Amino acid sequence: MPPHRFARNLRRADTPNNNTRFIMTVVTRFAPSPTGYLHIGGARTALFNYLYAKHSGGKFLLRVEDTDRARSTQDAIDAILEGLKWIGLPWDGEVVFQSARADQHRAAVDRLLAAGKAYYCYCTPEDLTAMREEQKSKGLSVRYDGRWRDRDAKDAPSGIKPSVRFKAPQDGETVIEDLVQGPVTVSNAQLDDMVLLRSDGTPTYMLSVVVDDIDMGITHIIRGDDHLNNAFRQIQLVHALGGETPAYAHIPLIHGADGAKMSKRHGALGVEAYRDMGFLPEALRNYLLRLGWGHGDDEIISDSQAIKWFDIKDVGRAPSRFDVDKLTNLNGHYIRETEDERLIELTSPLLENSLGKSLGAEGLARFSGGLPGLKTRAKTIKELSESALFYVRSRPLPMDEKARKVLEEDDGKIVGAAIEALDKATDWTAGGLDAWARGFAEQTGLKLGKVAQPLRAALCGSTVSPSIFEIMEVLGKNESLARFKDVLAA
RNA sequence: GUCCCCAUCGUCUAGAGGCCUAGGACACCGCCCUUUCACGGCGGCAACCGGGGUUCGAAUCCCCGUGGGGACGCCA
Repeated sequence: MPPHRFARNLRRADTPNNNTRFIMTVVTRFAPSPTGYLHIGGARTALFNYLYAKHSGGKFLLRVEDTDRARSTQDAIDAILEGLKWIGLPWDGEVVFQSARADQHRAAVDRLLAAGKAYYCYCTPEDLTAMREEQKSKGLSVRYDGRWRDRDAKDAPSGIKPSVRFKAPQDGETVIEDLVQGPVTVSNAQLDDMVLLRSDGTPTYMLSVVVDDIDMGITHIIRGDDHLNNAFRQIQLVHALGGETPAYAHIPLIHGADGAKMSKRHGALGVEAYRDMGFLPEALRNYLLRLGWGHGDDEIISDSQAIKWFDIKDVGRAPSRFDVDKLTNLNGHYIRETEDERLIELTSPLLENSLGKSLGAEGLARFSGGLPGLKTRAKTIKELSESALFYVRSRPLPMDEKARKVLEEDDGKIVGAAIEALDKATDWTAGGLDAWARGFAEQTGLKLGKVAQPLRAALCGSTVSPSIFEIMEVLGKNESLARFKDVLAA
């Protein structure tokens, strides 16, 4: 790869001491393979890439690694793109599809072949399986033994389509100066000759990443540390292709609550699953950011603070466990911070879904009127919608177990008295109703709680709710009294 | 099996040799506020994996052990 290729990543900059020199513009990328949705670990990798690029005034690119046509699907591609949009990580420029770059990948192999840095391997899958079996049985490490590395082309068996393998250096060692893991050294004897081109002529992942990263001018490769081992081979390939070695940052994987590798069972769901559970994208971003990274005692971190503070070298080396409770807590915080209009927009569809019909003007008015009292109590959008249901439900309301019990005990006494007294009420405001209830409690010698609970049950079919006076104000006199009467009639 | 990585409260983390009697957050438990439930406030429980070094001094540096994790495909 000619050096001028990197020229676009250079810009002039004045250093503080006024020396003009060239500095590199950071270019990161997120490179998911579209074999499923954008899972939570991938989302964090994307977040870190995004943050680091923005922190450095650079670019964050997106490349879809769809070289495995058999497993890549359009649905998965859509899910990943949608997921990134939803969680709020916009990429720069056009999406690069790896499958569209097969010609460049093959051209790179041609150059390698011409330079004697790659060779044809005529092993069949059966040969390789047999080789591995044998190595395993002898207790040797399992790797390609290089049997076609130095063989003459005229030894090639006829009728077998060869794959192309990389002629990796066999002596010495390869070192990665990893931004997260520190210097990591591996003996080249540990690394075997990887396949570059499959026997059907299609490029492998190992080849494609390296060629694409070079061509896309990627300066920083930030990815899960399950790729750390690959990085050694990739570095060798970069060298063989004459590319500039990028900086690597291998971030630890996220584990499930039980410490084992993340699986679907414990949270490795697609981000859309979290959306459906009622999480806000900013809560997820904040939570994911704090997994493996911290900034002093800060917990609530805005996007601009994240960009200002985030540095890849501050990412920890230990894997962290996914904790839904903390995510939920953070989500509750962000719900309280969210302006009502957005909450209404997010919650109305859920409400209409449980209602089986449109909210209507009245439903909407009640919902938004009750929202201030509702939003401090909900930790997810789903909870918010559940807690708001009683506002918009049509009478008579279903009663839950506890509400039924409270009303049974009351036996219509307090509810009846409320109907009688409130029918004449002229001040139908939370304050006025509160005053009435206090007066009523004093008269009857009952505790305010005793008075409030049956009314609450009648009003919302539950023993848990926001202030009943607030509820009555939002519901209005007619609806409130009607709900009381429903209870007596039942 | 081989190679690589990691190790502070249950969990996420702060901590770059003396500021550590180890800080914050979530969860949990009390108390306060209060018509219920939340929110909020105050308080509590709770950790440097073990063993050796280095040093006047180690959670911080080194070694060993142990325990976790990851990688060893013509998958990505």
